Amino acid sequence: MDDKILLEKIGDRIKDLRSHKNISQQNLAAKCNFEKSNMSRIEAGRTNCTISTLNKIARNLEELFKF
Amino acid sequence: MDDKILLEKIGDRIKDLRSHKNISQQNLAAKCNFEKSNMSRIEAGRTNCTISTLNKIARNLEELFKF
DNA sequence: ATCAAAGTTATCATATATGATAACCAAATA
DNA sequence: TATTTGGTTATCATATATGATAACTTTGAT
Repeated sequence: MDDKILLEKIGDRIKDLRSHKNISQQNLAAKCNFEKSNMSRIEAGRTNCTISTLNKIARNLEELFKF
Repeated sequence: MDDKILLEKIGDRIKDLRSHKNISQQNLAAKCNFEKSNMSRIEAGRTNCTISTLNKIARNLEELFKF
């Protein structure tokens, strides 16, 4: 799969999971210790993110899904 | 999971898949269009790789597993 | 129509991934 | 023993991700 498509899919998936928990980009970003603008960039697939960035997001999403 | 551990797990997984196909780091790196030293760095978990780098590796491993 | 909250985008400085080269080590083998 | 092959490590230049700020747009509610 093309990088661009993959990054967009990842972004969409994050957006889906986040939306299902009714949390704003702002809030999720805060939990991850970065700004909402960065979260927007990631969800839009406009950055080729690193494992560590995805890991931060994954951990915080997971946390939300525990409750 | 800690970033360090995750990156090591990813590296180990790549090494496993590569070994099962009896292909050298050298060869797999070449297919990915980069040097063996970079492949070593990734398998050792010594770099926080991007999606695009992992995608390159994944695509080439997949290719090997088709045959 | 106004307001606030959510999201987007552009831009910047800084940190770091990437791609490369070269030197090195270990193991196999001729 | 000398050579080859596979892997590791240090180092470098360059590209780009990250984290931040601010301005802007969209959306939803009152």
